[in-house]
Amino acid sequence: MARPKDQDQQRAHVTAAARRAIVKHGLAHVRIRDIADAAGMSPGTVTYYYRQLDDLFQQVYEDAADRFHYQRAHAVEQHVDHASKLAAAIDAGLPRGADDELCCLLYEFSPRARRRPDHAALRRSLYDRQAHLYEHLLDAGSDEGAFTLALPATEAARNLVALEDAYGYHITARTSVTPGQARAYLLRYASHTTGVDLTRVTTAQNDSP
Amino acid sequence: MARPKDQDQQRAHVTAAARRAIVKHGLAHVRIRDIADAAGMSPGTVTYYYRQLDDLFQQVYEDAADRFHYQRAHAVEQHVDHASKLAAAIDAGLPRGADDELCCLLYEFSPRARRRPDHAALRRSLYDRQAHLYEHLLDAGSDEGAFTLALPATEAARNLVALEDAYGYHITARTSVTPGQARAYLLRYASHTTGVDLTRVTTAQNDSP
Amino acid sequence: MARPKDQDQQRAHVTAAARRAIVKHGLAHVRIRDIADAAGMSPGTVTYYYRQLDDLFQQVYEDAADRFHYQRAHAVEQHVDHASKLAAAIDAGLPRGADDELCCLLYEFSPRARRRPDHAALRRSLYDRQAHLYEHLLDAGSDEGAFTLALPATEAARNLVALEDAYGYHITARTSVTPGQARAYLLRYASHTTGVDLTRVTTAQNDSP
Amino acid sequence: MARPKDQDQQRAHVTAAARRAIVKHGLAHVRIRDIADAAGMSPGTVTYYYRQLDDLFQQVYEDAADRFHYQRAHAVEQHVDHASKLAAAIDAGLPRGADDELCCLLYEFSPRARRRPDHAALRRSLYDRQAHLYEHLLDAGSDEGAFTLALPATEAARNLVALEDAYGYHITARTSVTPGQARAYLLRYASHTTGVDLTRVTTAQNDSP
DNA sequence: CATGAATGAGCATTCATTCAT
DNA sequence: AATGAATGAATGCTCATTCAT
Repeated sequence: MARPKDQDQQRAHVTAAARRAIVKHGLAHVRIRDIADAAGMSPGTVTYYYRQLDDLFQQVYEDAADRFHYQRAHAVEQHVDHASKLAAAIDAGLPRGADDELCCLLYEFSPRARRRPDHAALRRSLYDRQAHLYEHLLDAGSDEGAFTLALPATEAARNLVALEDAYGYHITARTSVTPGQARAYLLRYASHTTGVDLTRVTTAQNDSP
Repeated sequence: MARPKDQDQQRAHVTAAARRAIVKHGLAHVRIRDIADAAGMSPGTVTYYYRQLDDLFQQVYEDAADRFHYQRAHAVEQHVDHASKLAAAIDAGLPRGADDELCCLLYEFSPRARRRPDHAALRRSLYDRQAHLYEHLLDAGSDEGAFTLALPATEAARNLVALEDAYGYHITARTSVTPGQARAYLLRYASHTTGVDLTRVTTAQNDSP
Repeated sequence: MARPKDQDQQRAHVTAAARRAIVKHGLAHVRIRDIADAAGMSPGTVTYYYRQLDDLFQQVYEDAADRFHYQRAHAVEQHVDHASKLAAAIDAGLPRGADDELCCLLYEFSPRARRRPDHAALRRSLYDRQAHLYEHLLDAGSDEGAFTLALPATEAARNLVALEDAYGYHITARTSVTPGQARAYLLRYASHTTGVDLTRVTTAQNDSP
Repeated sequence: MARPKDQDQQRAHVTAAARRAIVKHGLAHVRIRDIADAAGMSPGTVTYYYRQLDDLFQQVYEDAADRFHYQRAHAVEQHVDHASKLAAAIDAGLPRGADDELCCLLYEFSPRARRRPDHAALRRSLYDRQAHLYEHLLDAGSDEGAFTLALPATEAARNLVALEDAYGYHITARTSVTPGQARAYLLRYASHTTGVDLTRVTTAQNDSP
């Protein structure tokens, strides 16, 4: 039990537990005890790895933002044609369902940005990365003649991110919008933007027929 | 002896103070003391009017959602032609700036919906009211030949709400998007939707020539 | 029980309890719970009156230093002739026994001065007041011909304070010196200083025959 | 396998580190981590050598008291004439300055004696050794006609120790008394005691002309 | 021999809530 | 109606101590 494991591994174990605990209890109410329970540790061990609870939260957010972005970039890379890439980006940007851990997590942190400039910087970084991803896809498709852009790539990209942020929230909050609707709305907007009917593009993980 | 009018007035005074206190300290960290300070009362008096702190928060959210919606409906009514109405709706839907009290307040409550079904219902109600407002404007404009809709009114309306929710968040969080950009993106999307160039519509509070 | 008493009175009640608790458990080990127990309060009430435990300690020390000084000045005033005043000063400066609350208290705080400049200032103030008390007694006796000083009043006064500080410590620490010995040593030193045999002066609280 | 010499050396290394750490942080606040840092060890290693923290403190105090006494006895031995010995004893009894490690250390422990009989015994032992040192010096000087004692050697010796304890405290606490003043007061008192003007005796470390 | 990972008891502090006035 | 004194539960954090390696 007390076998000295790799410090980094243990810290990663704690952040993973914190992720689950925050999604379960909410960032505003999660206690060290909840994280310890999720990690199968004693509360003392959690503070042993993260002296200040807030440092842990910060780490969790950074990790989540990175994971969200790279997971999405990875999903895009699985495809070769421009339309499929774009559709894959949309699919990877929306929560899989109301319990999508990463998305729920990001929404839990959303009120922090207004009061904490350092958090606002992280949030902006995530937004910019998402927007650039779309922008590159649009530009690439346009350059190669696959897309005919109805509006500047930057603006379209930002709108796509905004739409998925907003619809993603409603999916995790279980309010009005279903994942299917959200996906349809986004694909339709992307279709308008690119001049290509993306609603017919396969939703599968890859392009294989 | 008990004058219900005073009671109501005092309760309204408390919710107004709570609004300010939540925006200032954040919903996750605001204390009864903060609300009492904002109201110029003692903490005991706050609990005297709202036995359970959570009842107060619920009330604050309901009020805020109502105010947001009616303020917007009112802004729309100041105009007569369809394009101006639509532009006014967009203007009234975006935060005036990073410190827009009502908008900040609504974003503070956003993580609650996922965990509290009663709150999710309120959030859904707000979303639906906003969407219907846009939908009615689009339908009315379409019916009277002012607009030529590029997509179904319901879908366009939902997209407009989504865009303003997302861009509104970035404005209050002081991340990437400025109020001017957000407004431009929304007007451009609305223009595409309606076939009318809304970017030239006056931004003034009313239509008076 | 919840009768709202005078705030100042309650704070004084807390400091009195803290005094007892510190003497009983030691400044280094006393807990809020100990103070609350001594005061017949809940721990929450102690922190209600003193937000920071350290503020309470500071207050306790200031009070103790003041009490020590004024109690002594008062004892001196009960006498009229110079020799009796001096003897009374000595008597009031030494602990009554190993459990003398005020003296024990002052010794508990002694290590603080080295690390806390603000505490050092208080300690210096106490020392100076004690030295001045002796100095005035010596000067007054000398001026009126009652004493023939063997050394400058300032130096003699400081030595008297030093002797009583050191012997007082040994009395409270129950080490080598008894109250009787300490008193005898101090009176003998004062006799040498003044040229008057103070060992024969009554030890009674006042001069009444 | 177990080399007791290394053990002893390491334990001495720990006590030396503890000495520094206690002076730096105060006995009431020093943590094992502080001692480990001062020793260049891990906290676990400190407890490896001293299973109970309190045993370490006890050891530190005993060492400090012994060092203080022997250092002083050694200083006295460097001199041959009685007056110089006495002056050397006084010099070695006062802190060199506000940061004199050994003296600071002894004052840090002073509140412990009242609550711990075992510590009181150590404190008494130190006091007695100091007093006997002075007493022997006075008696020897008196026996050989160098001193003419104004009061019994025992009493004078105790007063000298008391004065240096008290003034030493004020020096380390940086309150009212400077090292120079303290030295002058003690030498003047010793002069009165012995009938010899010690203020003219060299302050040098030894008698060499 | 030495380490540092892991623990859990201990504690100050915060704060919603109660209630006598 | 309104207050603020008093409480005690909740909780983050500290830190001595244990122990596997």
